[in-house]
Amino acid sequence: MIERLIMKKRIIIVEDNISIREGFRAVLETIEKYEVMNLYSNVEEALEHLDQDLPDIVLMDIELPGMDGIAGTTRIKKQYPDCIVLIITVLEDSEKVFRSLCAGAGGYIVKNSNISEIVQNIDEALAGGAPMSLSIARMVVQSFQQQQNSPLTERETEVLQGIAEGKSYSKIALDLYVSKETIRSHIKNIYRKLEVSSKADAIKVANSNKWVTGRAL
Amino acid sequence: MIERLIMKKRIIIVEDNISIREGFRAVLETIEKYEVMNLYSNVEEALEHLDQDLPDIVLMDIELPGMDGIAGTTRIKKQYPDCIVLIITVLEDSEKVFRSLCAGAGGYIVKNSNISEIVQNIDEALAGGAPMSLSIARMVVQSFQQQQNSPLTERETEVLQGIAEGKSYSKIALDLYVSKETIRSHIKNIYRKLEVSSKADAIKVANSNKWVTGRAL
DNA sequence: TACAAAATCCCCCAAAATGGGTGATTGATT
DNA sequence: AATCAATCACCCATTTTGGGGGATTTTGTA
Repeated sequence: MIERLIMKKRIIIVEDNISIREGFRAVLETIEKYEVMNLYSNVEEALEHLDQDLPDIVLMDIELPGMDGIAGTTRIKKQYPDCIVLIITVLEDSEKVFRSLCAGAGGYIVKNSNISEIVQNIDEALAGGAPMSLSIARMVVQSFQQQQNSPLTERETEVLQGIAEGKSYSKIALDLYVSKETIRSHIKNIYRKLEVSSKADAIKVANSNKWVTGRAL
Repeated sequence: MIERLIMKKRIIIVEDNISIREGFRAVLETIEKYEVMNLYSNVEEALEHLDQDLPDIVLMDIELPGMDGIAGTTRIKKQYPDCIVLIITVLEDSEKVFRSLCAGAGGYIVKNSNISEIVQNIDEALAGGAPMSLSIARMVVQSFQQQQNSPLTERETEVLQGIAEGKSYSKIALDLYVSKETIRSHIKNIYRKLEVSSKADAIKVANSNKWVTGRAL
């Protein structure tokens, strides 16, 4: 029989809890297509050995002593954009989920998964998918809704949206078919309502309250 | 035995395909806790009868003659923010999914679902969930990643990010601990690389290519 | 119908920001 | 040696911005 020449997928694990860390290692070592390169208890150590480990997959805990998993994900993706970082997690904190996805996390693995789930998740990630529980996906999706309660009128929101897109008063006026002075008038009201006195501050307030769509579509 | 006083959930369906429309109706009418108020083949008609129908749930097709389901969702959510709009869909177009979620869609129902799936999805939505297939959830999540291939350097990206947040050159300079002239210099390079000559255009280009994080975090 | 809120427009003014030039220096990386 | 990235400087004209004062019309609702 011919030996199959498969390239094993290189994996490292960054997790401070020794039982979870060793648990994952034990599981992954039973799978022949995976090779666990190294285990680390913090991000700093893992970063130092990145160029030796050259991982295809990083299993990363989110809460770690020192640099946390989100910052770690950012660093790793900066050095090796093709490396897939999967976050190991127990409970989901909406804000952390959101930020880790922005940092470039490729998916989520639940800490108490069984072997087949873990393998399935990793394979899915390697195939270009974004493994995660439905509850996490929902969390992300819901971050798109739930704006509401804006003190601004519809028109004012339109104007502020223009500001958030970097347009000048004149440009906004053109786009909304009104005079530049009208825009100025709206801006004054917006500043008064939001208690700010500059574009940047207005954007910050409106953005954090989701009164404008962050992403330009 | 005492009659249970349950408030039936009021549902309307907006779908131009008559067999799908009637199919959904047939399914939903077998469930006692639902009441199908009306069926419409376009958004315009549905909007006209909103204040009579007062739906708790709207099942909305995304491709419709006249106003499409996304614009329809926006209108309905504007009038009745608590009304839950579920998109009925066959195949998923990443852009449409994204836009309908931004419009306030509460979830997705696959057109060829069976009864129990449909009921489950609607109940989930009513319970505050965001029902959708894993593939759609992934699509949304992936919209957070896949930036890459930016012609801008790291520093230039930082500067552009500042611009996208509405900061002035001076403010960006302060935040990055460099001179205002340095920022100006970076801006000039950014404009040259992106072939633009204004803040608004630079933001637009960078945003559509996801070279900056749209949402301020 | 009468009132309030929203949307529209106008003028003045001074300070700040912007965009386009044309440079220069330093430190990496190749 | 050559290139690129990042840093800083000075000139200039134009535009933008923010704050002040108003005014008018439309709209929704009490």
